[in-house]
This record gives sequence, structure tokens and C-alpha cells, in this order.
Amino acid sequence: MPTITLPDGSQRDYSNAVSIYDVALDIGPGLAKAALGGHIDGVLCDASTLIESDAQLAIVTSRDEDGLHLIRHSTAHLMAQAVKQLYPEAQVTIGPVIEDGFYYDFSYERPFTPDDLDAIEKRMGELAKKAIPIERSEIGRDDAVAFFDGLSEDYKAEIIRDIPADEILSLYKQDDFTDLCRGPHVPNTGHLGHFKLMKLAGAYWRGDSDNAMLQRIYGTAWASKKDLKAYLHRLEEAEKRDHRKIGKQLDLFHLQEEAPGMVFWHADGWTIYQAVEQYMRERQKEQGYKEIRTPQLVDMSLWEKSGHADKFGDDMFAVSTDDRKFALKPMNCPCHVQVFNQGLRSYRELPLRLAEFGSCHRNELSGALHGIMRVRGFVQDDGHIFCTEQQIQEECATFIDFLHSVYDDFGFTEVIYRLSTRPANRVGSDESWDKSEKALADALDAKGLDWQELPGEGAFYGPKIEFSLKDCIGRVWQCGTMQVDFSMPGRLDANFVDANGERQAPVMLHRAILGSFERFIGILIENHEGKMPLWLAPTQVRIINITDKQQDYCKNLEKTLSDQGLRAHSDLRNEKIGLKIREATLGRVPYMLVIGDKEIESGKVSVRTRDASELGPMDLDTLVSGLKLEIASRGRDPLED
RNA sequence: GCCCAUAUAGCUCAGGGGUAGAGCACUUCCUUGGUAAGGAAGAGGUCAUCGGUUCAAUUCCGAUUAUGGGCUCCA
Repeated sequence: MPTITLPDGSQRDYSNAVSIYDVALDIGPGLAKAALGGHIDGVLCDASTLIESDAQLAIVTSRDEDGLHLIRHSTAHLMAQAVKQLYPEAQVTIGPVIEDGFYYDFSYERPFTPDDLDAIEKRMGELAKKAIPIERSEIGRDDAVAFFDGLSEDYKAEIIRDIPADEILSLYKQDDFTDLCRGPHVPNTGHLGHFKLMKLAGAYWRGDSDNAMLQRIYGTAWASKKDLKAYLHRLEEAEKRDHRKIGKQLDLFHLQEEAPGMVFWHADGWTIYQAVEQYMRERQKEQGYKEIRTPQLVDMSLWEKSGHADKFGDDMFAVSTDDRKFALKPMNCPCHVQVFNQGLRSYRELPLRLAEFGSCHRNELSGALHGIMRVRGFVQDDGHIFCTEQQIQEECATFIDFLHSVYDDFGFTEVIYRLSTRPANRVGSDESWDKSEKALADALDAKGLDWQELPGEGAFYGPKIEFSLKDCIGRVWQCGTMQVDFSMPGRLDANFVDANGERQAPVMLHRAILGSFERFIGILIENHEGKMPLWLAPTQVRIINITDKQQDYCKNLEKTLSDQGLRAHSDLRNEKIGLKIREATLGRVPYMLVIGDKEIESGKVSVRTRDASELGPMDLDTLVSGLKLEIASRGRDPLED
């Protein structure tokens, strides 16, 4: 006699066990048709799940987030079914739901081609149209192993062998295809249909590069055709923000074959770079950092002592001359310790904050390179804080505030926080790792931040907080970092004299806000779609004449604005105003000043923005002070207001 | 590094076993035009590199390099 309570508080009594579908049907045929599953006492279940005792029930349809999850998961199965029908020799492995869609990994004797993808998608459509019921059944572990061995599904059988023998597993069957799956799934394939297979990729079995390479097919799936279309449109729009594309369009930088993973900065890109650097320099100074500069080429013996040669060696560029072996620095930390080590330090000097815009080189795997986001030569806004154990907490807290204020100035609001803990390959005692990890976790908690732990992802010398930002298509990039290190100072003989006259090793905090200029500027470009805030724009003001008669006036105006510290350039070409406006707009120049006879006569300038707002005629003084305010406020007080 | 794909003019891209084409950009000339493309003419390519097949390769095949999408790894 189950009594079922619905989300609105209403209750329904039944004389026998009922399925979620039955309850939905009882409420209305429309709901029954739309029901994909339901939450029974908060647990997501198939629509066919029987409810035998009193329960809270929330029916899930495609309008719910969980409904979308069911659709994506079931679409992954639908794809596996289609693949098995078309290529019976292919073996299935796993097929989870991911953001916006799903993937499924297959093992097959030959690579899938784009034509195969079309065929699979077509077959999926046919199977969906048939509205094949998806049925759940349960099976013991050993029987499951025998079942998949019988199908020659070696990977599935391997997964199941790792599951405890006494566990009951669930199978989902749709026609001729049966998959091991925890579920739940939609009731039948008729609920699927708004999907598209997106791309083919390789992926290691169980994510281990020592294992076989499988073929992964990525797909996207939505509740409606409209949602699918909107998603595809969003992707198209996002691709226009790609920093590689914009970098070329705006002539900011380039990369070329002779220097893979190293950026050639062009004049406009370098202007942005310098604006960012100058900003960071000022902010760091204000935060009590001392800026230093250390060599890029350092004898290998230092890297051996620091542990980098051992743990990081494959990634280092070695340079041999005569009988000495040097390496391009992959990190700045050992060099900063050398600066700390000059002279005898007192506890009174701590915390000592050293900062460097440090040029680093890492011989990254060729497949890891990505535009200017992941390169082989890059400059970190690196800093190391030498302090006592007691000072860690406060330094971390101050740093996190500093980082937030910087990100805010650049226009970033969404930051992802992660704590990466001890990796297998590491230096230092477990005790110091315990202390370091706790210090960072405490710092995040003290700020009330929502963070996620990444076990085993820390640097070899210490755990790290990662502050990450997203690119235009949602890929997450680590930018800022804060790392507590109890081991490097000891390895490199750093010490200070404490209040008792004893020598002690300091704690070293490794920290960066941008991470690297290259990556950060890449993200900046994508975030702003190339429309850099005025304070960062390579050209802030473009002066456009209407006819040759205003040339001299424009040149004078350009000089006046430049003298005021503005990046102003004139476009005096013998072209029509429309063309010059168009090019300045496409070039994302924030402000255009149009100068014709009228302006010369009135002594005002006509102002237009890259977003096509006409600000009308303005006094030059008003314009200059307005621009200066917009720059100083980092865009918070725009000229337009 | 691994899997798949790609590499043709400065850029975006067509093309195809008999040594190449468009649009934009560029140069010159005409045009002096008031807020997103004025007109005409011209110039521009060892078809990524190295090999192989072929009478003939930019085109087919292989290798290399780079790039793109992933995986693994990382700021």
C-alpha cells in the first residue's frame, strides 16, 4: 500500500506496487508520455522502477536537468548499438555523459572515418524512430563476465572482473544490443533524436598512456531540435572568439614551424603584453614584492640539486657548450633561492617576497601545444614568498585577495578553484606534505571558496591551489597558482637566523596570478572577443579624416592625444570614411574620432565606438578626461556614461 | 609521445595524374567622398619538406615537420 508524495506535497495511495510510469499515467497521459524517469526518495531511477513502499517521487522529463542527463546517457548507448550493428567486430568499452553531450570509446581494427560517422548517425536516427524499449535486468558478477566473454567483449569483461564477486550488476537491453550499465535510462529510444556526432578522437583505455589507444566518438544530445540548434550556433559563435583566429586578424602574434611553441609577438600584441606587464609590476610593488631578474641558462648541477633534473628532466631543454652542460630554466624557483641565499637572512626580513617576469622553457610533448595557451617558451609572473610556517596562512589569504582583485580588473568573474595534492613522483617527507596540503585547504576554506580536490596532481615539490579560467569553448586553463613548499629551500641550503639566533630553513610559497603572459593573454583575447578593454587596447583612439584637407589637423590631434599618454593613431589614407570606419571597427579600436570641416570649424571631435554607438561631437578636453577615467578605472567608468 | 585529420597566393578557401584558380589584401591610376566595403588596371604560388610509383606527381603512396581535434602530460 504505497503512499506516494509528489513535489507539490500532494499524496496518492496505491493498493499495489506501482512504477513511476504508472504514477505519471495516473496524473495524466501527457506526463506519462514525457516521463523519462524519476527521483524516488532523491535517487534517480528508470521510469519502469517499481515503488513498493511509501516514497517521495519527482517525475523527470526532458525539461529537467536530470532528464537531459538521461537523454545523453541513453544516446551514448544508442550510438554503441548503431556501431555494433554496422561494425559487429567493434568492441564497446565505456560511454559516459559529459558537458553538453556524451562520448563512447570503441576498439576496432581500423580507424573510423567521417563517412563512418555519418553512417552511424544515420543508423542512430533509424533506431530512435523505432522507439525500441530499453529494458533493465540484473545479473551476478560471474554471470556478467561469462556473458560478455561470450560476446567477445574483452574490455567489458575486464571492467566487470574488477567489480567484487558478490555485487549484483544491471544490464540494459535494447533489441539486439545489451550493455553493462548502472543506468538509469530513458524508457525507449523514441525519446532520443536531437543529437549530432561531433568528432572522432583517440583515447587511451582507462586513461593510461601505456594502454591501447581506443577510438572515441563525441556526440551532443538535447531535449529538442531547438536546443540542439542553439547549441551548434553557440559553438559557431564561440569559435569566432578563438585567440588564434583573432591573433591573426588583429596582427597580434604568430607562430611558425621553425620555433614550435614559441610566440612571435607583433607590435599590437606586444603592446597588450606590455600593458599587462606594467600593470602587474605596479600591483606587485604595491603588494610588497621586490622585482628581480635571474638567468635563463643555468648549469645543470643546480637543476640536479633542486630535483628538477630528476623529476622534470625530459621536459628541459639542455644546452651544451665546451665541457659544460646547461639547461634553459623550466621554472624560476631555484634561481630565486639563489637570490635569497646571498647574504645572511634574518627572520626580521620575512616574509620576503621576490617576483620575476621569468622566461621559462619546457620541452612539452608536441601534441600538448595549443596556440599561445600551451607553449614551449613562456613568461611567468612568478613570485616566491620566503616566510616562516606561522606566516603561511596570512600570506595565502593576502595572495588570494590580490589574485581576485587582479582578475576583476581584467574582467574575469568566473574562477575555478582546485587543490592538487601529492603526486606519486615527489620530493619531501609525508609530514611536510601533510602540513602543506592542510595550509592550502585551510586558506581556501577561510575564504569560503568552493573548491575541488585533484588527488595526485600536485607539483613534485609541493601541493598547489590552481586558479583556472575558461576559454571560448569551455576548456579550463590553469592560470594562477599558490604552492606551499617545505622541501626546496632545504635542498638548496636556504636558511635564515631566527629570534633565538638559530638557523632555520624558510618555507617557500610559489605563486603566480596570470600563470604565464602567453596563456593569460590568450584567454583575455577569447574572453573579450578581441575587444580589449580601453586600458589594454593596442590602439585606443583612431583619428579618421574625411578628406585630405584635414590631414594636418589630424596629425596635430594625434600628437596632442599621444602627449596625454593615449595610444592614438591617425588613418589618413585617401579612402572613404565608410571604409575607414569599417576597418577600425573590425580592428576592435575602441574609439574613432571623425574629423571633417565641421569639426575643425567647431573645434570638437565626432566620437564613435567600435560597438557602433555615435557619441556625437565632444570637446577635446571632455574626451581626454573621459578616456583617462575609463583607463584608470579599468573600464568600470566608460566614456559612454 | 599516442590516435585521427589537415598543409595550394599575405589571408580565407576552390581545384585536380599533363607544371594552377576565386574573393579579400597588395601596387598603380582615377576618385576628395560625412560614420561598416567607390571604380579600373596590375603584380603575386618550386601547390610544407624529402623520397617512391609513373612517360609525366602539386594531385597517388611513404616518411618527416608543423598545425587542428582529442588522449596522456602541464602555466
